[in-house]
Amino acid sequence: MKDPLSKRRLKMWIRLLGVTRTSESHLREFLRVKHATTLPRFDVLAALYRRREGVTMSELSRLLLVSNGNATAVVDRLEGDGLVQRRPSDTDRRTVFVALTADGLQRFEGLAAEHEAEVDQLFAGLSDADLETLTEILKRMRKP
Amino acid sequence: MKDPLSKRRLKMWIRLLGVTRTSESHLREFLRVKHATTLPRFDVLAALYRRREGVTMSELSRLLLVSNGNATAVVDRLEGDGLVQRRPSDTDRRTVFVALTADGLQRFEGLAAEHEAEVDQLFAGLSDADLETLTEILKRMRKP
DNA sequence: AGGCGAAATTTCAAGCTTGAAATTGTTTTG
DNA sequence: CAAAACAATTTCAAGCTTGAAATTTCGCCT
Repeated sequence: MKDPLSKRRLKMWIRLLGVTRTSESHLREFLRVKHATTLPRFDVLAALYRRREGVTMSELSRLLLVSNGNATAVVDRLEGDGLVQRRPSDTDRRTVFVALTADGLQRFEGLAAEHEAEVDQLFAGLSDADLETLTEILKRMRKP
Repeated sequence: MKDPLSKRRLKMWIRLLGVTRTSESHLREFLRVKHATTLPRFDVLAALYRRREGVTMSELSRLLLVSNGNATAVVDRLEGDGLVQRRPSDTDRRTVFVALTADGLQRFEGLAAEHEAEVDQLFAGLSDADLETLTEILKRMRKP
C-alpha cells in the first residue's frame, strides 16, 4: 500500500467533493439557462412537493441541511414570486407551515421531469452495478 | 427492478449530495470552532501549498472549481490577513501570481494535519475495500 | 504598424449561506 | 402561579458565490 489509510481517505474526500461540485455546477447551469431558476429554490420546491401537506420552517431547514436563516431567506423570495405560501399554525403560534401554491406545484412539475432527465444524463456513465454499489456505500456513510 | 434506471440515478444523486453536504458541514464547523477559519480559505491555502511556486488567479479558480470573482474575493481577504501574497508576472502584465507567505505556510501546516485527522475520523466507517471501490467509481465519474 | 479578437483579472449586483442574537411563544418546574 | 428553561422563527452582519460587464493587456493578421 502506497499511502496510509488516512491519506487515502483524504484523497477520496477530495475526489468526492470534486465530483459533487462539478455535478452541482452543471445542474445549477441547467436550471439557470433552461428554467431561469436556481438550485436552492429548486430544492425547496422539491421538498415541498414531497410533503404536499406542508412543513414547518424548522423541518424544511432540516430536510435541506441548511440553516434556519437560510430557509427563511429562500422561502421569502419564493413567497414573493407566489410559488409557496406561509400559513400560521392553529395550535402553536410560534410555528409556521410552508406549502406550494397551485402555481408552485405546476412550476415544479414542469421542472421535475427535466431535472431528472438531466441527472440521468449526467450520470449516464455509471453502470447498473456501479449504481447499486455506490448507493450501498453512500447509505453506510450517512451516519455522522 | 422496482424503479427505472433514471429514478435510481436521481436517488443516488440525492444521497450523494446529502453525504457531501453533511461532511462539508462537519468540516466547516471543525475549521470554525477549532481554528477560527473557513472552508473556502482552507481550500485556497491547500491549493497554494500544493503548488508552492505560486499559481495564477485563473489556475486557482480552475483548481478550486469556483468562479474567477470568487477566487478574487477570497484571495483579497487572505491577502489582507497576510497569509497569501500577489505578485505581478514579469512577462505578462495581465497575469498575477498568488503564493503563500511564510505566515500562510506556517498556518496551513498547522491546519493540514488536524484536517486530515478529522477527515479520517469522518470516514472511519469505510472499510479498506469500500474506499478502493468508491475511489474507483468516483474516478470514472470525473468526466462531465 | 494598426486593429481586432481573445485572455487575465477585477468589479459589480444579486442571491445564497452561515451562526449569533433577538423576538415571540410554550412548557416545565420550583 | 411565576420564572426559568426551552422551542420556532426571523433578523442581522459578514462572508461566500455566481455570472456578467468592464478593464487592461497580449498576440495575431493583414
